[in-house]
Amino acid sequence: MKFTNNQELANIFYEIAYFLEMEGVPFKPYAYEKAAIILENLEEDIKDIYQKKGFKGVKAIPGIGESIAKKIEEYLKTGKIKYYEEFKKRYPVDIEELTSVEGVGPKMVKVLYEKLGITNLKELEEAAREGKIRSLPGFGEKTEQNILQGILFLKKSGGRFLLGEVLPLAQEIEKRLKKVKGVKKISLAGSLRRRKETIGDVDILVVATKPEAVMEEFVKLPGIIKVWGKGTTKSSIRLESGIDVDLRVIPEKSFGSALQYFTGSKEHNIALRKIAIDLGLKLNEYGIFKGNKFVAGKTEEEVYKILKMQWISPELRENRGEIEAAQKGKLPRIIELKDIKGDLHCHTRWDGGANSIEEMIEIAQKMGYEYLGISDHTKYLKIEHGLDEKQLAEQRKEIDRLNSKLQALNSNFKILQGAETNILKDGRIDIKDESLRKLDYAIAGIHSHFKMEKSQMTERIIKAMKNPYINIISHPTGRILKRRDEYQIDFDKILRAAKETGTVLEINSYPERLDLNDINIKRAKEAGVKLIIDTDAHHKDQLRYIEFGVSQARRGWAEKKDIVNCWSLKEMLEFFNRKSKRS
DNA sequence: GCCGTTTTCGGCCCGACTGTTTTCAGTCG
Repeated sequence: MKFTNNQELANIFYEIAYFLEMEGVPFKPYAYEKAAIILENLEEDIKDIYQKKGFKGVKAIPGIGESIAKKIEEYLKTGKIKYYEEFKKRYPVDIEELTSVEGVGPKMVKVLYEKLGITNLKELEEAAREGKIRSLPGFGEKTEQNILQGILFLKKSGGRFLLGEVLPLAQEIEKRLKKVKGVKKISLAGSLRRRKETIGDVDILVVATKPEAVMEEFVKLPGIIKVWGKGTTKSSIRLESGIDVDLRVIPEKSFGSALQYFTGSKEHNIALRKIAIDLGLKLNEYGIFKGNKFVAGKTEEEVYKILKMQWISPELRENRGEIEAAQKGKLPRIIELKDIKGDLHCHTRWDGGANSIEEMIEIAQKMGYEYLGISDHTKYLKIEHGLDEKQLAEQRKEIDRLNSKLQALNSNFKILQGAETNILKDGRIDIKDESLRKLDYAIAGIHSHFKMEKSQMTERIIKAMKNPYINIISHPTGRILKRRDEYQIDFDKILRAAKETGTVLEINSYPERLDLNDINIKRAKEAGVKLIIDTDAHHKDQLRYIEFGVSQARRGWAEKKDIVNCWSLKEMLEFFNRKSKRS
């Protein structure tokens, strides 16, 4: 959950940075961009800081100095920043939109506006189609074509793809290339290796004795619609789904530094390079150098070691404090897939899902789980065939029967009965307490009235959390990636209520959801709120989605103690029971 | 515009590629 003031100010400063770049002003853009990033990640509302500690308090934030602090003050007092407004008057362009086109940067935007009056994507496309761009100074026919292609790509994909759709494709490519003779090492890199929720393109690095053979295999992969280029060190293709894949062949002695470099994030790399400089070294994709002398680069581990810090998991590399933690040797022991002992959010044929309970538990057992919780929709969701109190009681009988069967087979596997109930508009639950009480646990989620006003929506969820039988809030912010924003909630209030009531917040692993997201996970952890990683599977194969939730939890610095389904079943159920007993 | 166990002034992350040029600016990751 973001603070509105912080985010709006961040957006303004990002834009100022663009404007300054347009005018070719050196260094200032960097300062504004940095201030924007700091504001975005601030744990406190800038308005509160200003009200409590005044101008000095704002200026005391590292990265914010005299001049930017004044602009923040001006914004908080008047809602505007004159300096920014003047830029906007001079260049009334949608710079964010225009620069999202691959190959278009601030300098081009300036020329396009001044010579052709282009202010947005639509006008850019028209001008390119009419062949007006090729004759501009510094532009040519090729640039015009690239702009058109860039726009096409943007329209089709929004520029980014879901982790859940890209990862399997990339892993398949990795598997195929691994088999090519002479391939000694191979790794995914980029945002995919960091397991970001959305991916721009795929980077793969290899060490190979015969680079030509790998490249040959690469550009002949099934499902390729375009080969952008094929060389001995780099080749680039586009797959049917629209995603681009780059393959780079790296010298063995540079593999570690190349992997580090191409994994990013950019912010993380910038910070590392500064540290290298402070140590009298230089870091780039070929290695660590002292003067011209190669010091190291074969493995990532040695790169981090020479920079005097712990090796950092790719998921943490966002420059959100991981470098400082690694320098102190205090990185968290983030969870791993194998720590997950079971899944409490899945749907079965009872509510119109694809598979029976038996089919679901078969997969769960194969995955090495100790238990599976069945949580079908309840009655308010009629289109989802939600269960009523009577049907829940019937389902209990089937689950009891299946559990006895498992016991007879000497299995330790347990099926739990839950339900994904609905939080009604007024915060009540659509299932009666006496039925909820008979379940092993209960989930509650928002599935209607998404557009309520912020304080009302917050109260609605808090009221649900106060129900003694509701243990988990599913997909707490409601966002659907690339389709729907989160609902308006006061996340801090939600966190406080979750902590007070002993309610667990879900990390929903469904690729379109990943809700809570990485940043909210970190905030929940810091607030001492317990979390659970669930899949929301509507089909047995979707139980495998759990790895995406685990990735986000890792990105949110979550440790075993934070995630209830990393605990023993007994501990988890005791935690749930404490809540109902307390009331 | 920001910052300081070298500094209140003089630095600020780095290299490759592309397309436009005749030596380089702009963009990207």
